[in-house]
Amino acid sequence: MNQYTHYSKGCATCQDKADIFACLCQAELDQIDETRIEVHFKAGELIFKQGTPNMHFLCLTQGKVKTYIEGYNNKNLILSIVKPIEYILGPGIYADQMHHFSAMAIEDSVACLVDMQTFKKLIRTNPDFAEDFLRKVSLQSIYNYELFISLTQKQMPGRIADVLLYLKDKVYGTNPFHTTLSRQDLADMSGMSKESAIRILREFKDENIIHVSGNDFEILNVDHLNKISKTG
Amino acid sequence: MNQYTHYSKGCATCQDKADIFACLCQAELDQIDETRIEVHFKAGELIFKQGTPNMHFLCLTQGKVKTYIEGYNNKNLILSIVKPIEYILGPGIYADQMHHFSAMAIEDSVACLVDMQTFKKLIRTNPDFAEDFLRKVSLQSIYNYELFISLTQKQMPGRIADVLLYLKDKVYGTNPFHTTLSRQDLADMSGMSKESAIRILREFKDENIIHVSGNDFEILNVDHLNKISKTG
DNA sequence: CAAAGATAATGACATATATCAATACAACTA
DNA sequence: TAGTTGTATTGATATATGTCATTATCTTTG
Repeated sequence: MNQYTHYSKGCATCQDKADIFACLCQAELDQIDETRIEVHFKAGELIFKQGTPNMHFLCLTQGKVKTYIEGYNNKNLILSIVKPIEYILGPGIYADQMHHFSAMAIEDSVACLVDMQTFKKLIRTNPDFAEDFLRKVSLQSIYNYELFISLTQKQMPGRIADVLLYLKDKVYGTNPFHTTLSRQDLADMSGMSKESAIRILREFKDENIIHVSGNDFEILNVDHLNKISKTG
Repeated sequence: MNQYTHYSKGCATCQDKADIFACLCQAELDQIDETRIEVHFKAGELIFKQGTPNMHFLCLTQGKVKTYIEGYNNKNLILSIVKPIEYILGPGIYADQMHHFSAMAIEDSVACLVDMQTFKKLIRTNPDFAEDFLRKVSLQSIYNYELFISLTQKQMPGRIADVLLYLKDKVYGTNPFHTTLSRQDLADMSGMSKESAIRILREFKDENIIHVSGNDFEILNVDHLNKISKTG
């Protein structure tokens, strides 16, 4: 046990484990436990970086994490905001063993790292686990298609509307919500410059669709925002 | 055997089966064979439509197929051009049993349809098959990330360059290549209007980067096109 | 508390891209 | 062959969006 490791409890009794592990028996959970490392990240810390070897399955138990592709000209595209209890597993695991996006804590966070070999072994030996995993991968893929359409076929107001609704529904789950995402992050989620993102937010504010004060957001007119999302 | 069905041969001896089936034994291939249907599509025919139930694994043995998301305002986004011998399997199979994109033959095509239950059963019973499938899904996912960056962070010349290189390297595999894709299709692959796509093609032509005559394309300066792809 | 540094907001301007309208061209069809 | 239809091309114009410069606001730190 080193400074980075914190064996709070075993996987079998853990209340914070990802739902994908529900189908695992005691012995299987023990296997995971053996190679498991619990790590604490401070807000702003890089968890893993695009282009580096991908050796672990990561399960987030506390905090929030942004995953993003590092593109050209120092521009990032945020793919998702991960919250507890969800996991992060890139496609590299079954391809080139590399990370194809980066992950950064946007709040103080705690994550369990599980050795990739253990994970892969369970996929091979437990069909329920494999199927659950495929289900997760598929849902992620479906979400990506929605993201494609939002980013490529909607104009800026529609894209910002999508981001606000995503934060409300999928990330924070409350209507007045506080976020630690910067304006630049909001821009990186909607594929535009931060100036443009700010401008659209101001327009929504002027039209009383949202209320914004610093990083506190409240969606005042959800129907209108939904409409803007639909009409692009 | 009806008019749509053409039992040319069994899966076990088939030379045109997707590489993912390589790990299956005779008995497993026979299972697939039992529910297998071979269908011929004419160019322009819809193979399946977004929003309809997804009941089959589809393996393309002849021809070419475009898969595309139907977005807003009758705008489509082409995700990929599928050639033999590759398969098409949407994420709906492990989620909501629905198609999340449409598929249309762009050449006269032949496909084998395999019942989804049979497919899922093999995923559960043969770990090699499951792992191979996960590998394929992962590669697809990695490609999608590249597409994200191309579509959201590159300007029109960069996006058209990506499309031309994709057609040359991944679809036709030859340098002077003939395509059955319309200008509208090229636009739908690069997320722009067809007028814009045509204009960029003309610019490339004027700069002697490519030669275009109707639907015959030749990339004269691959390096330059790669550079345009990189610099956005 | 003041200074410094980061982030946010705003305005003026440049430019990338879409839209619209007109024409050209090719491929069918009567 | 003429006519008809769909696709491709081009030009003029409108608009969405990015860039740059400036100021404002907040946060950290000495």
